[in-house]
Amino acid sequence: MTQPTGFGDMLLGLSHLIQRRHVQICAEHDLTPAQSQLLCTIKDEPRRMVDLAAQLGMAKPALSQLIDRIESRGLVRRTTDGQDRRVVMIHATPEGQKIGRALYEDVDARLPDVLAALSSADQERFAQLVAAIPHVHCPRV
Amino acid sequence: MTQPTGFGDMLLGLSHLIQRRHVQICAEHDLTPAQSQLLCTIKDEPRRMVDLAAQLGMAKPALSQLIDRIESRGLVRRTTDGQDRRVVMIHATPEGQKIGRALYEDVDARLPDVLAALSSADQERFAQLVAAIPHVHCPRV
DNA sequence: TATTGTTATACTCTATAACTATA
DNA sequence: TATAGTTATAGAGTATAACAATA
Repeated sequence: MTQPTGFGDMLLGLSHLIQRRHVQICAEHDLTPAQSQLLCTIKDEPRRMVDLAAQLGMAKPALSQLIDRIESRGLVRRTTDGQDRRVVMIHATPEGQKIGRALYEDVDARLPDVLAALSSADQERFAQLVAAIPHVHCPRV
Repeated sequence: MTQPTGFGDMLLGLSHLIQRRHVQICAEHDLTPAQSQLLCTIKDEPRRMVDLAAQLGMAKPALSQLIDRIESRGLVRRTTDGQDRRVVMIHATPEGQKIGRALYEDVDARLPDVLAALSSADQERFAQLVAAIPHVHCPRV
């Protein structure tokens, strides 16, 4: 028991802060968080469905439908350019690419607002601690 | 720019780690995160719909339906014991109370698992930094 | 008229099972 | 037979608008 009582709660609270801020920023770009993560993931290079599903941590049918919705808005395109004709590649359209890149930068710049109350030094300490947690980078955008 | 590039991403990654762990723990108690938060909030004392909605950060209709679902499982009860007959109080049933308390303790004990890779000293530092962020406590469970 | 809560409706997200097409 | 992806179906969560009851 190194943590004070209520630490689990505090972590949940922190997570909600981050999520709410993310929803806000995504909404300004007219996207949901799920759509935003998809778009950010493929903004620079296309991916296969299977790989995307693994990276985003969702089942294939869920991804298929997420792509249906965002494809119908013209931000994403399905192609089958591989030699394996079972494979579907997901590309960002030019507009999707533009939105994805702008959103990515915006999130990176403004999500840390949730830490605004901490001093610069504390924010830096926080960043270093978070960076030391495994899997904070990989599984999503 | 005190943070390294990608810090927004890292915060998102951290949030997802926490969320996934929360989903796991809640699932072991046969609840979704939303149901779990509702139950934890009213586990010790009843609340009015309006106050619950504000505390959980959701609109009244959404809360109404969340309560419909969890009430149909017998974990929650609506009463109108106030002098203001418009007000509906949400209570945990004895079973709901039992589950809510067990879940709360479980979350508090096991959610910090996501930080397992950090040293004890670093976990403590992390906890202190998080505790210094305003609104980490209040808005939810 | 303002407040409390519900109903109606619709959309996103996600899961599982069954399916098609290709390898 | 195994893999990639889709379709079908269902349920949770949430939002807005319209409504009913009470103050």
